[in-house]
Amino acid sequence: MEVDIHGIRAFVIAAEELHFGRAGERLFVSQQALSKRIRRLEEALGTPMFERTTRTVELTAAGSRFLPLAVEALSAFDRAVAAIRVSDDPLRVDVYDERFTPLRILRAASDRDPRLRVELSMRQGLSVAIPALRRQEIDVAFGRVHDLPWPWPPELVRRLVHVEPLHAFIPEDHMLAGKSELRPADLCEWGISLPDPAGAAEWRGYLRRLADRLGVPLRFTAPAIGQRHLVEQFLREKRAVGLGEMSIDAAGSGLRRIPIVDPTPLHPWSVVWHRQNTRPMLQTLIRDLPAAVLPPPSDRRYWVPDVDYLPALS
Amino acid sequence: MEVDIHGIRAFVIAAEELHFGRAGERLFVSQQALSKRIRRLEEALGTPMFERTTRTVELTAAGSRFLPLAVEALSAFDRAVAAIRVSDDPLRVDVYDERFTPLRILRAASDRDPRLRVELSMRQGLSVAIPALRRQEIDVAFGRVHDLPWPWPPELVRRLVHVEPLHAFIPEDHMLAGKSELRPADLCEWGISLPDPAGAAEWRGYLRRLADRLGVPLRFTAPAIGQRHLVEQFLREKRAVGLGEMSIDAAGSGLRRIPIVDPTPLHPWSVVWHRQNTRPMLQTLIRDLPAAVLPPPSDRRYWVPDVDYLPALS
DNA sequence: CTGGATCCACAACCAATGGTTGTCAATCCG
DNA sequence: CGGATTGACAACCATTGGTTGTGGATCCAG
Repeated sequence: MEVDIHGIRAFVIAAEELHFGRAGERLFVSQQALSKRIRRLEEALGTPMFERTTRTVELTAAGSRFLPLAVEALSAFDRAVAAIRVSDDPLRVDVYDERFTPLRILRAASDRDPRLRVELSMRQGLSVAIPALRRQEIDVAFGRVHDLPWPWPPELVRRLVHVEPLHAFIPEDHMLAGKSELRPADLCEWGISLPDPAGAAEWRGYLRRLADRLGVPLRFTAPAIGQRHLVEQFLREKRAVGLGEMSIDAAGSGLRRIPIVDPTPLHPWSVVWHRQNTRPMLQTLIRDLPAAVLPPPSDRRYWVPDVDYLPALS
Repeated sequence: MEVDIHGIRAFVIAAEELHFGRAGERLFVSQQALSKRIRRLEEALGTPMFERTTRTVELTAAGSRFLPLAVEALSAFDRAVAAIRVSDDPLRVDVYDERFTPLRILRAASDRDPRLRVELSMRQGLSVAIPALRRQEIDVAFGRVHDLPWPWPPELVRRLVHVEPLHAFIPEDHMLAGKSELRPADLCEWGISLPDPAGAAEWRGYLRRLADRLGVPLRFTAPAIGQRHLVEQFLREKRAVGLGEMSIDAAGSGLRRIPIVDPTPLHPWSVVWHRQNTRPMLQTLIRDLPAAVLPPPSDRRYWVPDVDYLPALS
């Protein structure tokens, strides 16, 4: 019964999250495994670190005393390891496209850990990136993990890391441009127009389900490459509304970005990697990425495709 | 395949010893287990830490770079753990008697680790201390592990930590006092006189074997309590020579301390503890104690009882 | 009040881990 | 040359640390 660094890492993450399930997700183990780890640490140290109820987790006084020391020990440990592993090749990361969340996620991770070195690709679709992942030609990809053209490959692992609301993008001279928010009823007459997802079956599937849910006609235009191209296509629209993430830079372009509400469509972003890829830098990255949760299906303010609530298999 | 603190500790100790067998002893595992641990660490880090031949172990360049970082990580880890474990009760240590090595060993350990807190007892014999060890009334004892009144108890663990030469102690007006060293032939006419070992069967056994080896008569006087008492008894001797460790303070007492050579008698000191005693402070102490080795039996300069070369069982 | 959702922990299970013993190959030295 | 030394391979197996299934306590909306 000895204290080990895994126990300390589990403690630090659980202390951040104050929720064993989410801490377990961040470490890619079940809540029960996380609970056992913390229990083992507590027994090795001889004193409880957390007080738990069935619903809440709080640090004990000893836990609060231990936390800064534990963080320092973890930091020294990771520093020592990283100093030797520093010669790792860059992580090969597919970030989908610059219009979407993955690039922001990666930038945030890089800000948090300057040792992270990456080599980017933008395949514009998880369905397109997965064959490369399976062949271990890339280390990481991001995307929506349902509505793929095939069953989920068993050698791949994924974790939900972000849930992103979609906004409407409308030319300033459009009839809807004066609204501060849009509802499905506002969109019925005008429809939705987007660049064709090409090989990104999961994005096409998402949009189809969204159009069904909103009862709005959906039309695909020519595929767009990059943000500027997308903005140009949205500006060319006379009727249909464009959709995209908040991070699309519309300022000064003649486009208005308007939130969609009741429901706000949410796009789930998961990180995906190969089960056998044991590169330390990869492990560090995925451990660092935050856990995300989908809103309860009962929450009418948001919409997520039903299929996205299904667990492992699709 | 992940780096862990056990691997780092193994690395640091192996880097100190540059000998896998001795490093393994310090960690209470076999040489093979130590070798595996280092190998696992090297695989996790992706580069060798040591270059080995069948006879030598040397740090690689990466190993040398890693060592200070590893020491720092270990130190931060141990600090974090010790800060929480600081409320441990003192270790209950039997140090035999103040005339002998164990007290010095313990003082050195305490100098190296100021967090070590101990409660001393002096039972003047391992044979006397072992029942208390078996009942876990004390945490640690020191002594010679052979010639006990019973077979070695399987619930106890021991490790050789020191090999101490014995010296002759002679009144300044004794015929032998002018000699700079003594040989067995010098002692035959005078004999050896010591306080009766009372319950310390292992010390009695050692002395009997020594007297046989040297061909010298052995006589026991009344038991002595402490150093001053022992010095007084040695001074009262008209003929026989006293024996003891170098640390016996004879300065200004009228006693001369003279080395015995060809052979120098060596007394082996082992640390002994209970297998089921998992107190972290105990683990820290025994991990900190140095490994010792007996000289090869072929080395005629020294004498150790033959039985002391036997492994686990006696 | 009831039923469903949430969240930590217990229990059973089992693959993986990390140790042991036995043995071997390379090397050194008397 | 033979014996001693020392790290590593191989076989074995007890222990470890994860998983899944389940349960109890609690919360909250209907």
